Amino acid sequence: MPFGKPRGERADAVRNRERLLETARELIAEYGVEHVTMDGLAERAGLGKGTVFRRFGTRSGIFQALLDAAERQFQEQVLSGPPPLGPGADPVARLVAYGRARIAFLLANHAVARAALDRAQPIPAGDASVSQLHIRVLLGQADVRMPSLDGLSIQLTAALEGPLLLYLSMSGSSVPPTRDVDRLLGDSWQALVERITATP
Amino acid sequence: MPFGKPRGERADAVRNRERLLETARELIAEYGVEHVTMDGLAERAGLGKGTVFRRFGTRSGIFQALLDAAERQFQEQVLSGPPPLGPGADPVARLVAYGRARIAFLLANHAVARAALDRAQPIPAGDASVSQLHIRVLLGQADVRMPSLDGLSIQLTAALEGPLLLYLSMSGSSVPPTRDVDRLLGDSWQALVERITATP
DNA sequence: AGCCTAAACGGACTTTACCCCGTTTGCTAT
DNA sequence: ATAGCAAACGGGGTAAAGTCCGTTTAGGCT
Repeated sequence: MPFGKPRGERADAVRNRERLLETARELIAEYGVEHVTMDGLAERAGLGKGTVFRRFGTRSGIFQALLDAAERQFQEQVLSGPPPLGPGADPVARLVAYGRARIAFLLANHAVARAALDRAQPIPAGDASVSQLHIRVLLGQADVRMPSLDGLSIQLTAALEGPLLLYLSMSGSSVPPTRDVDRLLGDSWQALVERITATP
Repeated sequence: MPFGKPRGERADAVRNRERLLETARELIAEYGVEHVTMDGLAERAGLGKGTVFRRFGTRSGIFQALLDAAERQFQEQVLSGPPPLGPGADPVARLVAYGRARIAFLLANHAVARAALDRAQPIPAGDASVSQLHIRVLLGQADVRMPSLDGLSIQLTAALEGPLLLYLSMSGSSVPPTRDVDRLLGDSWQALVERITATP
């Protein structure tokens, strides 16, 4: 049996990763996402620039890592939190709850999510596919009759994650309170889901 | 009456804009979007770097301009082309046709669209809002009964424009022929629209 | 304990987007 | 024509992302 252990990450590497992530969070809180620089991060963390790049590959890699951590926490709630977000409730109710929770999550993290985009890579992927899978499963449980559940789940996912981008794209100068957007998008999502899952 | 004419763009400026746009198209065709550099563009066009930035502000500005031109052409078809894409057909049929055409357009231009994103700005906006407005109008004509037509049109727009990103995010290495994606997304869109506009 | 190697580290170097400002040029009113 | 000026041009300068490679170190092995 070859490769019993591909020799995991070294202790100092792990330590430095944590340190960098934490420092990044500080810098974001202090100066805002777009003013976080690799040099600045390295210096504040007391490490070399080469180290930062070794750990995260690219600038957006840092934000991907950050987002990933937040994402994991979010999924935790979905997989084993209390209903209706967690398991145990009616599938349609869970879909609605999921959408609302997801919107709140995206609103809270949009700056980081945006910075996680990378011009050189296809697209970070990461979270959206998880979202899509969850939606797909719930749709199946809800017994929706449609030619292609896959296609529908792709579009619902987009309908869920996309509006935020559209919303931000148009706001420009005026920045209405997050609370309102949260509610508007949540209500729309609920209406959409209920209309689609309605049995004629 | 002040500002009779804010003194329009100078002739040489117009000429150079065209030239830069055309050169950009060449470079994209030759080396791919992500290898187009501002220096390279300026040199090939026989102009100074400063000029390029004066015209487009930022690197992504170039791609926004490029996309804008393509977009205008597309909207032309929608506003005064033959039905069902153009005016004259049943609203639901037009919605379906619009979605299919839009998907094809996005697939054809996704590389440029992606490059048009700008880390420093909210989001290019530009086209999506037009798309949304059109959808909004058609929904109104189709007499859909929903609490918020605005919310619905935002989400439908996202459902239309978003899947492409999701699709691209997951493909990674394998790149299935565009034709198939085109059809899959088109069919899904049609199913979604018909389900939503169906009168129970 | 001491050795050995793969992994991690650091920082100088390169590339590229973007800024600045002195110079040039198309327009318009005389 | 031509003078005046706002606008356009050019290219050197700066900052930040990303690369390279020589140096250091953790941690398994003898």
